[in-house]
Amino acid sequence: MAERRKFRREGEERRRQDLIEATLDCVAEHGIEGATLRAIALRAGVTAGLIRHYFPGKEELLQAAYATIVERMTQQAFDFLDDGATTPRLRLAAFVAANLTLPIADAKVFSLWAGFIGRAHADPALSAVHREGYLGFRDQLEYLLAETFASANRPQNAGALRRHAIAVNAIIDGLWIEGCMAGDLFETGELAQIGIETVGRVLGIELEGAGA
Amino acid sequence: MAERRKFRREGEERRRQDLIEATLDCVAEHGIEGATLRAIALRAGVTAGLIRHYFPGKEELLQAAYATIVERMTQQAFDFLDDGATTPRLRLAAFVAANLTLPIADAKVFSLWAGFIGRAHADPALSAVHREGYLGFRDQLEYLLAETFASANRPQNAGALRRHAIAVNAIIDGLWIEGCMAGDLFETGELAQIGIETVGRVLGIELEGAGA
DNA sequence: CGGCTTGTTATGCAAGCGTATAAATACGGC
DNA sequence: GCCGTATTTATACGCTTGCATAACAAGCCG
Repeated sequence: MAERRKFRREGEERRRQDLIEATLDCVAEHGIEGATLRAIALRAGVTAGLIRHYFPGKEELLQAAYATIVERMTQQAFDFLDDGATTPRLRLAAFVAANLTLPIADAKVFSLWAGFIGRAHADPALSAVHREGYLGFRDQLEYLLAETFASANRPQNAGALRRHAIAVNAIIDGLWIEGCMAGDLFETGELAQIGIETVGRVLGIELEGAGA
Repeated sequence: MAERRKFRREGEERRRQDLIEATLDCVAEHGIEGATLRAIALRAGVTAGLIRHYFPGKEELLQAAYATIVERMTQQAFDFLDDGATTPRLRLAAFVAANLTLPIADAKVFSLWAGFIGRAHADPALSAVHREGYLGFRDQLEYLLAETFASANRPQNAGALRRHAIAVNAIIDGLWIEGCMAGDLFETGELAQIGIETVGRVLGIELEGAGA
């Protein structure tokens, strides 16, 4: 009667990552309130008590999960920039487009973002994670813009560059949200095209053509 | 001993509104998970059981609260447009600025928005409320843009107008989020100025000067 | 191959949740 | 002034949650 469940011992890092991944799945599917310790454990294939062996409490697990998704989003947005050494304006155009198409502009990713953002106001630790991600994103974007302006022989001073980064970041974020929340209202690739066109106009640099 | 609490009977509409307002306060302060029936009732100055007398369940109360805040935000954004019969481009500039300053660009309002957005994915009713608000906002914005283009002798066809509305909506939303989440990173009025400047460039219409 | 460590399961607990229901009281109509 | 009604309070129930702890076994070390 009541046979005890068989199990395997996993490496510490592996288990932690599995638990984080299970947490992200739960948040994405049923919102942050669907991410109970029992649901997370079930999805990770362990029992709930084990979580306390790897994280001091639920809060720390959520923070780790949020940090993971923030880093992943920033990573996905930028890592392809190293692909081809094309011109800065093509790289910028590709960057904008990448942020407005899969896998970044995805309902599941947005669900994660929204779930955590809602909690960030009540949890300073989550808020700090968000700010770090935001500033990191904007810094890298600023560098990308500096390259583009330089290639167009229109170097900008620090203040102008910062304001441009703020504006372009807003365009990307805003379109990203529109696409995630109401993707069915737009044709495939429409938001990416609008994004490239809009950013181009804001910078005064044509991004759409092949452009050297 | 154990005196029963005194109370006053309020009109139905008044009580419903009080409960909704208390719900919004709770969500704004401690996130949507802080909006328990007991906390809401405490803030509204009643006992928890009463809520069930005015709403079938907690879900319906949350939906009513979300509908209220969505309508309020849209209202605040547009009602001042009737103030002075100035030129369309001044009206547009004022509209952009209004969305990026108090009381719309406010941490509490954002906290509400974020709290509900996080739940919208799991609750189709909330999702519908959001979409209605979004489309309403965009429609009114589109009308504002049409006026502005007309006054500049550059009428746009329906498709171009729609794309412009999508882009401008994204700029406003994106800057709004930046301001709400990291307001301390910007000077007073800086985001409004960036917004006006950016929208002007996207439309190809100068919005900053007095401009007829 | 037997013991030790510790990753893992199993069980329990107190608190808080949304909901249901009965008792009480405020207040308008007579 | 009193009665009837329905708003409001009070209490309880069943469930779920995060957390604590004890029992157990997997796998390494000798």
